[in-house]
Amino acid sequence: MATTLDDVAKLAGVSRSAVSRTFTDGASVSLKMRRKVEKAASELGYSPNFLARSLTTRRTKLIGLVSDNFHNPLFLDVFDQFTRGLQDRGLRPLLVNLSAETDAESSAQMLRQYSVDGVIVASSTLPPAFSKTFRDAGVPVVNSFGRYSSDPDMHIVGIDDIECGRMAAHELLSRGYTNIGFLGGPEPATSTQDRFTGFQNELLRHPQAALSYSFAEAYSFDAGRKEMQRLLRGASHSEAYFCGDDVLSVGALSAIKEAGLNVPSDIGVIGVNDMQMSGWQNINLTTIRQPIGQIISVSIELMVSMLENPHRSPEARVCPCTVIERGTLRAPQKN
Amino acid sequence: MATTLDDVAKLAGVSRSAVSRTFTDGASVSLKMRRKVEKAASELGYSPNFLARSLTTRRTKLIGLVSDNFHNPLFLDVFDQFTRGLQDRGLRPLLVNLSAETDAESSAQMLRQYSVDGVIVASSTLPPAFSKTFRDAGVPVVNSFGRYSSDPDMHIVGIDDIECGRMAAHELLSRGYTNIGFLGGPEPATSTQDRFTGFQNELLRHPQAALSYSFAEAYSFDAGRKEMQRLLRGASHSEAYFCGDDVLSVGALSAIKEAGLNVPSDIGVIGVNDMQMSGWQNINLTTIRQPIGQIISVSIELMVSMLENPHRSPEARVCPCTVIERGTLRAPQKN
DNA sequence: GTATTTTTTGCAACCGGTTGCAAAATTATT
DNA sequence: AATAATTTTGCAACCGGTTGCAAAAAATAC
Repeated sequence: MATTLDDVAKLAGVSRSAVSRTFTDGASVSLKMRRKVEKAASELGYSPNFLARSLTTRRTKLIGLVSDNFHNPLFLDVFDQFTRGLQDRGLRPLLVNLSAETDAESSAQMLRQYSVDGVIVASSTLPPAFSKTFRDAGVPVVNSFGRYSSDPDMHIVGIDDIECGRMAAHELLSRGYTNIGFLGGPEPATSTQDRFTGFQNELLRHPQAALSYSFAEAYSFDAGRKEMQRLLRGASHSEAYFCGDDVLSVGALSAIKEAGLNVPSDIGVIGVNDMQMSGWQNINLTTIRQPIGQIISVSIELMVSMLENPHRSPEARVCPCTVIERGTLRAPQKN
Repeated sequence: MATTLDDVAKLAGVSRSAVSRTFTDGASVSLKMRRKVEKAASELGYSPNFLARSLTTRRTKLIGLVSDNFHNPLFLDVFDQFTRGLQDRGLRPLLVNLSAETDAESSAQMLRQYSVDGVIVASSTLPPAFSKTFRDAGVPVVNSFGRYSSDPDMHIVGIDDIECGRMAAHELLSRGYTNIGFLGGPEPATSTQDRFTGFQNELLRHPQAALSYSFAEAYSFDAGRKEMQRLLRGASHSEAYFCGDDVLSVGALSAIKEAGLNVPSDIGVIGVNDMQMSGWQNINLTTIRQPIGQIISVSIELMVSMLENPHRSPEARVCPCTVIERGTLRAPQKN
C-alpha cells in the first residue's frame, strides 16, 4: 500500500542504502545522489516508516505520558504544555490514563512493548513503585509533580510541599489571622501530609495562632464544599482556611457564600495551584501558584538529557511557588 | 538489552516460530509446546515487541488522537474518556496537539510515519481538509465533535448545532422572554453559524420575539465577559441570552453580576456543553448538554468497526442534546 | 599521468517479529 | 496394524528499514 524504500530505490535506480542514507541525517551521500533520491521520493510521496527504523536504531521517539489525574482542571494545561513541549523536540506522547480500573503493571508492560524511549509520570498520587518499574527496566523516567526528596532514587520535578504549607501559614499570619484552619486534600496523599507539616511548623513558631484541621475526601469541588459545610455547621469555625487545592477552595467558597457569609470579610481562603479559573473575576481566588510551565519544561529538559545519557544520576528539581494575591484574603496587617 | 524471541526459543529449545505462535492468538500450538514456551518466557520476562510485530501484521493498534482544543474545560473529560475507551479496546492513543503554531500537514505526515491504525480528530474547529488527508491516504478517520452533514464525505460524530440553536430559542420562548439575545462564539466557526441559524429560525416563527445578536472573540471566559460588558454598557440589553458555550456563559455571568444585576431575575442566560463546572452550585448554569460520553463511545465504536472494515462508507452520527435546567433562566411561563 | 587519500556507493546481514508451506508427529479410521 | 486425516512444528522468506565493510569513484598529491 504505502510506498517503501524499495519503491524509491527502484525508481531512482539506486541502492536501498542510498535512499536510506538520504533520509538519515549525518549519513554520507553526495549531492547528486541526494537530488536524484529526493526527486523519486517526492514523486512517490515517500517518507520513512519510523517503526521499521526504530527496529535498528533502537529509538522510537515515543514517550509514555502517564497520568491518573483527569479531573483537575489544572491538568488540561498540563497536557497542553507537555504535548507541545514534546512535539517541539520531535517526541511523541503516548498517553496512558491510569485511572482506578486500569492495571498499573500491565500499563507498564504495554509501554515497554511499544519500546517507548522514556516515560513521564505526571501525577502526585501514583505510587513511586510504578515509576520504579521503568527505571529498573532501564527506561528513562521522570516523575513530574512528584514528591520532593533530598535523596531521590529517580528523577523528580515538582514543588516543595512543605515549603508550600509554610508559605500559606506565613501568608495567613501576615494578614493577622490567628484562628486558622487547614482544610486538606485526602489525608493519605503525601502532598496533603507535607503541606500540613509545613503549615503546622510555621504556625508553631507563632504561639498566638490557633490551628484546627480536617481533610476533604478528594481534590474536588464537591468534597471541598461538603467539608466546608460541615465546618460551618460546627460550633465555631476558623477565621481563614488553607485549602488543599484550588478546586477544593472553590467548593469551600461556594459553601461559605451559601451560608450567607462573606469572603474575605467573614472568612478568608487561600488555595494552591492557580488554575486558570482561579483568576476569573467571579472567583478571584488568592492562591499559591504551582509553576506548572516551569515544572513541565524542566521535566522535558531532563527527559531529553536522559535520552542522550540514560545513566544520568537521579535528580530532584524543585520549582518555586509564589503567592498570587487576589480577593479571598483580607489585606496584610501592619504591626 | 531486552529479551527477544530468539532468547526464548533458545532457552526452551524450540523454533522461533513456536514461540511466536504461543504469543499470537489463533495460532496452532499444542498445549505441551505452549507450556514449555511460556515457562521460558516468564523466566526471561519476555513479552513481544509490538513495533516489530506491526511490521508484518500491519497493525500497530496506535490511534492518533488529534485536537486543537486544550483550553476548554470540557476537553479534560473528553481526553479522559477517549483514552479510557481506547485503552479498554487494546488501542493506544498517540496524542497530537494541533495548536496554532504546529503545522497540520507535518502532523499528518508524522502520524503516517508511525503507521497509526486510525485517526480520531476531536475538534469542532479543525478544517475538514485535515481529516481528509487521512481518508485519502486510506487511514480510517473519524471526526468527533465535527459538523453534521446529511451527505458526509467521512465519518462524523457530533451534535446537530442547528437543532441545538432551535432548542435554546424554544427554551427561552417557553419562559416568556421576548427580547432575546444571541451571544455567539467566534463568528467564523461553523458551530456558531449553525447555532445562530437554528436559533434565528425558531425565533422567526414567533413574531412577538425580538432578536439581537453579537459574537465573542473566542470560546473563553474573558471573551464572554468582555462582550457582555459591552452589551450592558449599551442603551438597552436583552432579557436573556443564548451564549456560545458554557465558558462564555460563565464570563457573561461574571459581567452581569459585576454590573449589579441579578440572574435570572434581571437577565437570563443559557449556555451549551454542560461542562462539569456548570453544575457547581456557585455557577448553576442552565445549559444545553452536549452528550460527550455518547459522542465518544460512538466515535470509538465507529473507529473499531473501520479497523475491521476500512471501506465502510462514511456516516454522520448525531447525538441528541438535552436541556439541563438549573438556575440561570426564570421559570417556564404558563400560557 | 600515476599513486594516494578521501568520499561515495552497494552488498549483505541484521533489527524482532510473522507466516505460507511442507515435513513430522499425532490422532482417527478401517 | 496399516492407512488416512489432522494437527503441530520448523524452515525460510519476508515486513521496512539501518549499517559495517569493502569496492568503486572522486579528489588530492606528487
